[in-house]
Amino acid sequence: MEQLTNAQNTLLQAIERLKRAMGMSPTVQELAVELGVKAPSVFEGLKRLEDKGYIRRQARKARSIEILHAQTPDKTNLTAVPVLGMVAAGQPILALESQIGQVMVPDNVLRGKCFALKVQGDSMINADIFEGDYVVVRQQPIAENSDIVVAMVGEEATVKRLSIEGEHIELRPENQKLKPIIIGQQDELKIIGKVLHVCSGVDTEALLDEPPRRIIT
Amino acid sequence: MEQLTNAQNTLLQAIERLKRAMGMSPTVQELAVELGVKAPSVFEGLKRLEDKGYIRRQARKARSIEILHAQTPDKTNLTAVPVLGMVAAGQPILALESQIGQVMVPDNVLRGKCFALKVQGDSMINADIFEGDYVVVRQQPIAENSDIVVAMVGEEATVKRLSIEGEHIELRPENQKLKPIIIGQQDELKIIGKVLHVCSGVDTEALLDEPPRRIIT
DNA sequence: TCATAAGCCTAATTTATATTAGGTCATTAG
DNA sequence: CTAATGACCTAATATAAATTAGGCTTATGA
Repeated sequence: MEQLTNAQNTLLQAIERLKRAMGMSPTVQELAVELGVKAPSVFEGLKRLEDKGYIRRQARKARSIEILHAQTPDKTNLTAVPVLGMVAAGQPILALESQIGQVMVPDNVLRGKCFALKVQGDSMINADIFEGDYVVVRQQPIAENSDIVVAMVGEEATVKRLSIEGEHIELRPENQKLKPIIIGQQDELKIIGKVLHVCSGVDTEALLDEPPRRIIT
Repeated sequence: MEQLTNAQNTLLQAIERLKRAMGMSPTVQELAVELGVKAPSVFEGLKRLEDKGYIRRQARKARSIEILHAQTPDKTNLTAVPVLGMVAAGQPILALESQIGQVMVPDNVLRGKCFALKVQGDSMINADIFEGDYVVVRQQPIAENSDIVVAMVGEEATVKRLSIEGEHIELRPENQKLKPIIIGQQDELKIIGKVLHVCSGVDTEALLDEPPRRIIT
């Protein structure tokens, strides 16, 4: 894989950053603003990144940048964790499927039996959990005050911060715009697990493109 | 949450479908093509979905649809496959018992007579097969070069990748730390089946079936 | 029955986004 | 030294995408 120049590397990282922050690929102009240059310069840079095989895009299509080889690989030992579905950080949803992909997670954060869920919605932005990120969850039925948990209230699941003050229990979003869920005595609260780690939604994209299954020829 | 009309529901599902298929939010025109209507009709529909709080978007921005309240909780048809025992991905072992459990597998990966085995050992980590996972195996006596197979060499069984180069046959672990098994002329190699699919060892059903519990601080 | 809303259309317009053309400057390999 | 390349620019253009305007049909509740 061909070496990147400094500017190209900066560009690639900016793509990753914006993509993560916005939940979608940035436009050429958005990148230009981000980098403090003009759009055609970004455009040139994109062509070079594409030539070198780091990204792919569809000509003339808005927001069509796909990252093929993410920069910034982690240095610690990585372990694969299966991605088992989606969970909402906004409206309650939990969709468990069989394994839909995997994320690589530094060994040192893993404890017990872990799996990952892809996050939808924006209720945890203050905890740096963004749309498209993956939360790595340790499967456990109990949790402590101020843990970030995946929990079900009745039939609905969500990612929230758990708040316990005596008998008063709340699930709080980390986003001022949204309201906490207050758990009454009769509400059924089930903790599915505790969030141990968050993976950026960008750098694992390549992995997800290859489904973890092998079919007979 | 307000009820959706038929057309609105169709639209919302189309958004989800395209989003998944393309890895990005669709444009109004792409949705129009998908649904066989014209762009302004889609545009109207989007306004209604937004009013009802199902999606959010940024005015005049391409591909800015965000789904707030997903409709279709992804559902491929799942079929139960019996788990018949354990197999080692490291040292050779094969313990066939009667059915010890079952795993749910997407229909579309199944071919022929299938069963599942629980994996021990770590020799296939490069192929995303981990300790505790289940391999779904199609029972068949032959296999092709580069298939992942469950095979017996003499009395010992294992999961490995099959490599055939002319007369030279090897069973290769997908883990640099371990060595291939080379099959000599006089060794008895029996292919038990080919691995079609891998299921994560985390039991997704159990996650949801556990009774609710109160929290320990 | 009449008003209203959903759902669709065509045609046109506006805005966003991508792309081209043609240049400057600095760095670097030959 | 010179040619090539990368990294930037301005100005303009081309295309994609979103949006508006105005109208047609059908179903439905008042």
